[in-house]
Amino acid sequence: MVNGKSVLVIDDNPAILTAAKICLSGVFERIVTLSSPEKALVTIAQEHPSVVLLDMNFSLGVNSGQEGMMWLTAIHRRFPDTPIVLITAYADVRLAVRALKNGAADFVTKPWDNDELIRVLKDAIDKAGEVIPLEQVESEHVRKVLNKCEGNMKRAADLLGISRQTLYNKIR
Amino acid sequence: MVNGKSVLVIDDNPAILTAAKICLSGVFERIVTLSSPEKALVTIAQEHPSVVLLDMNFSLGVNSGQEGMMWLTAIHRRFPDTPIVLITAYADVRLAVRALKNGAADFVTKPWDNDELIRVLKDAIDKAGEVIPLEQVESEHVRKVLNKCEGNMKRAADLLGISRQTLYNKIR
DNA sequence: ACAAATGTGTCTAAATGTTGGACATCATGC
DNA sequence: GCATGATGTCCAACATTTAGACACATTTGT
Repeated sequence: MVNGKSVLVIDDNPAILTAAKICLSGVFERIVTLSSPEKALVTIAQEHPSVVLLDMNFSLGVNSGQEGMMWLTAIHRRFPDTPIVLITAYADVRLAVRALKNGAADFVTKPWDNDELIRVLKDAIDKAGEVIPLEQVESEHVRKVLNKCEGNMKRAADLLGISRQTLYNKIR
Repeated sequence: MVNGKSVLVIDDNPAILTAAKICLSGVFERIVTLSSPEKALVTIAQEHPSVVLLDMNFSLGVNSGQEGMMWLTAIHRRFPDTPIVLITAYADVRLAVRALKNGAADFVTKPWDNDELIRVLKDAIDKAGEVIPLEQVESEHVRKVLNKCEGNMKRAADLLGISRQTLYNKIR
């Protein structure tokens, strides 16, 4: 319990689900498991897990991670605010990079270290829970674009879609 | 030439630098190389490369990638708008994930595929060059926070730091 | 080196957006 | 069913944003 957070674990290996349950019980208030990602979308809609732990390989013998990547994309498209941590037995840098670029919150390899897994899941939840004031998002973006324009305010204002004077005011 | 873009390659292995030069000539207008990252910051300040290709392992015998990670952080902190692509001989998922979280644009492993490396560098440049209008950044963030509040406009407005009515207007 | 083009800082006045406050109306839970 | 909190709507004060104008740098092309 401890924190009122829940986790959805999706893996086709029952032993992994059991191990995950043991590892994560006491840390999360609710642990939901699925042995196949088919019902992932409906389950997430029902359970609203704080984080999803998704295995990448389901079809036995297929270890390209294609299927996990597809599910990652599908879930992330439907629930962009739910962090998804991927897990795979086949450590593949290419795959990990692609996963992160496709919206995965993190990527861990089997066999996992329990403490690390817990830390990663907690981090993912924390990061997803952060809320940034609108003004901060605005000024950060303004500064970024201004940088890219090497200080040229006219061009920066143009790219930002605001008037030159407004940009001038925003940076006081 | 072709595109007016430049690349800075940092690797302590001269053979790699030569190979990179050959691979990338004809694609980039200027290819600058460094055999050690010590001068990376000054070189970037002078040359303003479109992208940096940074090796992760410099101290011979040390292959943890710690040094590359430190340089990644240092460069990214000083030039947050310059995309940095990491390259390493020791495929390590953990390291790749950490690198991406520390601001790396991409992560490739040696030996590289020339076409893939070119594609990755181009992608990194393209992505870094994108400029998003301020209004779009604003509305995307508003929708995200609104989602997290499950549609509760009062709380969302509060978290965003704007008045309820303003939020109401923004989503018309 | 000059002229042309472009960017800067500053100012207006009008249009538009933001604010807290107020109010009746719905949901919700207890 | 009553209390709490959210919604949709209005208002009038206040603030921001805007296009336009202008003198003055700074950059660019030749």
